Amino acid sequence: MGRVGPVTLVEVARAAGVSTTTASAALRNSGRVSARTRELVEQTAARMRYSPNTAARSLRGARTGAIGLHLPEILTRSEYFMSFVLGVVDEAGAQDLDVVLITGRHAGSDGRFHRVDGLVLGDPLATDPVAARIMAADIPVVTCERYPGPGSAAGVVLSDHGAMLTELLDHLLAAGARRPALLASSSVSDWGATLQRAFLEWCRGHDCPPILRELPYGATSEVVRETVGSLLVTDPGMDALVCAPDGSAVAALPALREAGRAVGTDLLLAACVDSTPQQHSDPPITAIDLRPREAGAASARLLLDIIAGRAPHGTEQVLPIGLDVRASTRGG
Amino acid sequence: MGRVGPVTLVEVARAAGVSTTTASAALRNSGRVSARTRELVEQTAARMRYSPNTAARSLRGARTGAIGLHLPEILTRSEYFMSFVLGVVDEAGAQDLDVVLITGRHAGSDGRFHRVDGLVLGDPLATDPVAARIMAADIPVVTCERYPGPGSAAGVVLSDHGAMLTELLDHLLAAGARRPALLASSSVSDWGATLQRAFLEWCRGHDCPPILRELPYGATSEVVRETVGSLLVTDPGMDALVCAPDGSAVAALPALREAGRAVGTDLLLAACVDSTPQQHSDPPITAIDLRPREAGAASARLLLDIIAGRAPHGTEQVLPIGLDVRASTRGG
DNA sequence: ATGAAAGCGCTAACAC
DNA sequence: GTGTTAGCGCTTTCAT
Repeated sequence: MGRVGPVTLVEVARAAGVSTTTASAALRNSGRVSARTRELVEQTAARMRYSPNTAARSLRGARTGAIGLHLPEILTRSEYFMSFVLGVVDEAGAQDLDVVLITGRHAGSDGRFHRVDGLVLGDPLATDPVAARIMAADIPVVTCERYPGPGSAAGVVLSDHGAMLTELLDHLLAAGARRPALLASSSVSDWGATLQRAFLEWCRGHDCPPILRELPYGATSEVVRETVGSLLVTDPGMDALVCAPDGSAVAALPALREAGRAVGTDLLLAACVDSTPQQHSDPPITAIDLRPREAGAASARLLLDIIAGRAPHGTEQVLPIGLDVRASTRGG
Repeated sequence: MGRVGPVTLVEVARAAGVSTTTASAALRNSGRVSARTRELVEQTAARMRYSPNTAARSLRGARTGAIGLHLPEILTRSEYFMSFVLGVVDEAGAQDLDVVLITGRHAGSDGRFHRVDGLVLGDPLATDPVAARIMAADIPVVTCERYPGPGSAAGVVLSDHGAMLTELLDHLLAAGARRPALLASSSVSDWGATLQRAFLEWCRGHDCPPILRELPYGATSEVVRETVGSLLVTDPGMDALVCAPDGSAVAALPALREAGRAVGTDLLLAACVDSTPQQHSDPPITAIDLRPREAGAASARLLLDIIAGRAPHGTEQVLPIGLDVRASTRGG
């Protein structure tokens, strides 16, 4: 006797004394029903605690009501990506869409993604097989930063990291640094590669020999410290250090101290990704603010615009980023 | 002429010269079809790049193929939660399920969650309205740590934080600390409340006046520093500081230094949540390792077991946690 | 402005 | 061992 399972549209319609068609239209504001009817149906639905079955809805339409989100797993320790995720969820939620996390398993062996209407790729790596499958799939994709592999996304959200690094290097120069070094991030991401290019370019334009060390993704703090240590030995003239990998600036700090360098005066230190710990390290570290939450929201918004046909394929959107100058680059 | 949309089961069946039922069974290993037929269908499906429509599947069955995951937004900056998420995704992916991130918007105003078969709640706060709606919903829920509000979850994954804090305090005592203080986390989470209780209990047992300051969730580093500063003024005899909120130990460090305390000798410092920056701060900070990735995986596994009927409702699972002793509690 | 009916792709009864 | 048929709950023509 007792009902089993959730209330269906048919039941609501019956209770309201209208057809399912009318009930459906009323609940979706289809402008088809009279105000009176709509109100009646809405109240009936509310009273019966009706909520639409999304599976049925997406079976009928061609929409799943969800977008996928893939992040390079190796990077997921970072605060940057957590904020990015929140941005995506914010924006998707505002349009009543779910966000499904995509890992290696989800890319069906056939390379199809039935469960989502589109995909967001956060900072895709050239070496990530999941990213490659996603890019090859026949589904709208928005990447945050360009995908460095073959193929192109339906949309791209990016920032001018080259210009920002140049600005940072100019700032260091103004603070007295003549021999900046770059602790670079791997060039398998577009971001990492762009920073390396911009650095080399700047050095060429300022007649200083480029001091650059590339760290692989996921390098531990130990590796960072060792690398910084060796940098101090091979290039003792270095008077500024720009750290690209998230967390590497904080990790570099003790190594610089041990070598007897006074950070902020004797040696300037800056980071290419901001994070809470480096705002409160001693001294606080100057950093580029990538605005990850905004980037996540913008990526989701662009994807949804493309899916809905409000934005054309191939759209590229540039997001402003900022530079937070702190004590670590005050200068002597 | 050209096909539109993805290949359907009907098409595969037709191409293979069998009925849709047989095709369906063959692709799901239902043990109904002959090995020969199954192979035929599988190859046909693969050739046609068929992949099942999950919307249709969940409409027919009563499964959505996804679980929801809700985290207290205020905490999402922390590395702990990022790891927790990865644990959940790992485990769900292993069982071919999607993970949908649940925010305020998703809890349909009616309190139903059609899009998921169950929900994981990471460290639910008594004050979180979304958590409350989830707990009230008619759907299996597993919480990581107990839900401090009314109602009870179908399953709980937890650790013995009280015992671990006691162990930590004993360690501090052995290292010479006689007057430990607790920078407590808000008691709106079960974890935060448990730590406060255990601390007070320990103090009572060791005849020392409890020095305790509670920080609200999401307290900024500035607030942490101010609180530590005031603690040093009001309780100058304090010789050890245990910091509960994620990130607060690192933030406390400069405040302690400014006050002229030598961390690791003069004053011992420890954290209740581990994170990368504090492993490499100067000095490295002793911390409780909550094993968040394991906790996430265990939560998802328990949820799936409950949904599948492999585990009874009301199951509680205790997860071991660890203590990583570092230089900050070496002692004088 | 409203209703009847078809059908999205799949799986579970029920035949044979 | 395999095929036929009836829906899952919804949206969408097409009538009225």
